[in-house]
Amino acid sequence: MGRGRVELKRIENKINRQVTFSKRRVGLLKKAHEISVLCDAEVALIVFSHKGKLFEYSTDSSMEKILEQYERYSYAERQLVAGEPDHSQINWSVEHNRLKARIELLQKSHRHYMGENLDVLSMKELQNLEQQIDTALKQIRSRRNQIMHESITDLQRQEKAIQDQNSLLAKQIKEREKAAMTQQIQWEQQNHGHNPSSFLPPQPLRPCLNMGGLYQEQVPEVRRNELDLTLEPIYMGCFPA
Amino acid sequence: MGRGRVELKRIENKINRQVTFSKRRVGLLKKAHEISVLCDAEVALIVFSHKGKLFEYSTDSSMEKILEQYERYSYAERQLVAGEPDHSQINWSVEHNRLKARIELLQKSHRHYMGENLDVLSMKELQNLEQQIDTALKQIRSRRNQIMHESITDLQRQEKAIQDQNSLLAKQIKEREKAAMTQQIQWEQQNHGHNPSSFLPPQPLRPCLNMGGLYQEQVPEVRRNELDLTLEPIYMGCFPA
DNA sequence: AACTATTAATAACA
DNA sequence: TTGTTATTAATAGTT
Repeated sequence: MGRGRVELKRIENKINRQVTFSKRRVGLLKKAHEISVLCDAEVALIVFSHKGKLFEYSTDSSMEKILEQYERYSYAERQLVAGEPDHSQINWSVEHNRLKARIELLQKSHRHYMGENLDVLSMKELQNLEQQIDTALKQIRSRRNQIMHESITDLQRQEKAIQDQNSLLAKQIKEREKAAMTQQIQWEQQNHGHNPSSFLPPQPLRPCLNMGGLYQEQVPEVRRNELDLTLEPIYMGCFPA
Repeated sequence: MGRGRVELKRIENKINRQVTFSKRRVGLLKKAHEISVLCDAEVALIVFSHKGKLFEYSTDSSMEKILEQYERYSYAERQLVAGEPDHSQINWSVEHNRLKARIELLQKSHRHYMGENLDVLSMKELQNLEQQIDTALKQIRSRRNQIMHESITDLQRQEKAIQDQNSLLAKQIKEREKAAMTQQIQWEQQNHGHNPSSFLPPQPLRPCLNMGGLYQEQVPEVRRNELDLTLEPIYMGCFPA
């Protein structure tokens, strides 16, 4: 709008650029204000001129609040400038104040997330917070369920492995028993007349299942899972793996 | 621009407001981009819709950088006021690192409260978090209810006041009517024989209630409450005060 | 800073 | 929501 269209590129003429900046800046702030009032929206607008001068507009709820709300939303990590080479050149005092202010902001926000200090919030802010927290809660519960399922699946896997192990051991023991029996019979046939009842088979022949013996090193150490359930050989019929 | 001018006040029609918001939002972002390119300025624009949805624009140097620049700018001002004692004696480097670590911690925690980055939490930590947030949510809802009740009580009080005012006005009008009537009769008795039907009582005798007239200064300005309900003279029978 | 000739934005309508 | 159109608002170039 204006005499002749304008292409969207940096205005090279310095004077022109400055004038256009002034005019459009006013227009922009005005429009920001208008949408804020007409549509009941919260607007924060920050403009730095080419030379670094600041111009700003914010809906009455104040810049601080809106920025805080913004931080709540897009929490893209604001890495605090990796690498501080020129320690001597930093204005420590300014930097320090900035960090302290930031911490204050975070703490304030945090308190709200803890349900504290709610008196300072408006109705709308409360509603936003509530919705935000509600969403978070859902995500947390979903994550917890996920972990539980994983743990249970894990337990079932372990149980299966142990049962297999048990069967294997039982089978091996039975075989040995049989072998021992055969040997015993051969023994008795060779030494007939001696008291057969005094005989006891050698060590590993008791028919009960023994997990702590020969094959222990094949059963991997039972990993403590997140649920911290002590591992009991109970079949958990729910939750399909 | 558009068919008919528009006055700068909240658009009450919800649909209309929504449509206008969409359109003007696009326009605003576009203009922000234009001034940014044409005039080589840094722009950060944050818009929250009425319902809390976020829209943003920022010059390519990124929102975070501009916000940081803004904070630096505005905290530089704050710094001129708050005098820090013994600047020279503080080990800035250590202090700085301490603050940075603290911020990182807060941010991490904050992310968890937003339901993000939950993978790093153990089961027990998750449960703690869940309980914490659940409590917070209850408090927030309680606070919200409180505000709503207060708002409603407020409205009822206002309504009562207005009704009282109305009764008073009605009474006063009736009295004047009576007085005027009496006077009229006296008139007629004095001027008997003249046409009585041509007489009309003076100004304030219309029997309808008039709130905007004589006693307006006694009706206090209707305070906009947090609920932003436009005050309608409807009796709200629920919620005992 | 003002002043227009133009273009751009947009309110109402579909 | 998206598109169209009649109007108003913004503004580029000029004074």
